[in-house]
Amino acid sequence: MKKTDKELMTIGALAKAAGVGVETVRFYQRRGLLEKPSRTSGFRKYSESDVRTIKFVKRVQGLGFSLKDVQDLLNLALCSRETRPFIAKTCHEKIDQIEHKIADLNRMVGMLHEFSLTCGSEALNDSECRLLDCFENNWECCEK
Amino acid sequence: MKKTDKELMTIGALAKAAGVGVETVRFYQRRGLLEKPSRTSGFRKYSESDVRTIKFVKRVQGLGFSLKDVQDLLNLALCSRETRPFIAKTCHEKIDQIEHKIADLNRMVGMLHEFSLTCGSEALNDSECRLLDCFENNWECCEK
DNA sequence: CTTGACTCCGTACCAAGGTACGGAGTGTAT
DNA sequence: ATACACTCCGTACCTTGGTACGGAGTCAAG
Repeated sequence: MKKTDKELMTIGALAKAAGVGVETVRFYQRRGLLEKPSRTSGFRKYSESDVRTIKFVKRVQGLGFSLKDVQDLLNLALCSRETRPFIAKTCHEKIDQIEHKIADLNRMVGMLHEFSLTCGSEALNDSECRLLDCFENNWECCEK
Repeated sequence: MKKTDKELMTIGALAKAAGVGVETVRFYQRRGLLEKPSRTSGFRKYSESDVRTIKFVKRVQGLGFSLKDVQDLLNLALCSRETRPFIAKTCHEKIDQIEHKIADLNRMVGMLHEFSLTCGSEALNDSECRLLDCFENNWECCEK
């Protein structure tokens, strides 16, 4: 494999570098998550920044966001004087969304902690301790 | 509708109370998330605890867990002397998993904050500010 | 004792997010 | 110059988590 063209790589190399399959890269391109790459005689050519993009997608997705959400985030790309207000809005919406999720997850952890304590207590002999009861106590309060 | 049998309800009432569709209830039963209900002449009969279970499922799912994960949690139900070690283990695994996710989400929020600050700065005139660069700076360090 | 709302069941379908297939072209190492 | 790995493209298929369909049975009120 030659290494001309400022370190551009083929789709296979990109996929490997980013830890996904070749088909996934093509799929992301179709979905518009990855912009159309330059081509040398038909073959797609990618750079390091594409690796970063894919890793970003995977990461955000792993946090429970859809590809649509990821796209929103990626569209925060350019920030000029005109687009700034819109970007700030989107940005703060996402922050709220995420903070909400964090709060929920923290309650979840609290619940599991309490559950494992109650369950682990020696005082408790073969009695039942339903996780759902802990859920009731810790969570019902924050129902939206 | 009669209200005998200790306030047992039909599938429709359950679905409504839990805020899901009737078909979803049947689906959860097939998946084993909801235990098989008693029946009066063919019709499923549910109690309040089934409402709680479904709400729990929806909640946990909303935090980005799969139905399989939810099932793990529901299986933490009974805690007797024999099953305690296994339960404690599962419990702490879930806690780790969730705390990991929380850490990631916090990084995400930090990133968005920084991004919106950089972008909002008056010093920055129509210059580019890529979210992915913020991602690079804030996140790469914690790559697993 | 009929009517309308509800339930039964299996099966089919849906959307998201990929994953695989297959026949043709390319590129490079020997 | 031939082999072999890699790429191209469209299309088909897969899993998860539901939704919808449709013909038959049931319940409770008028």
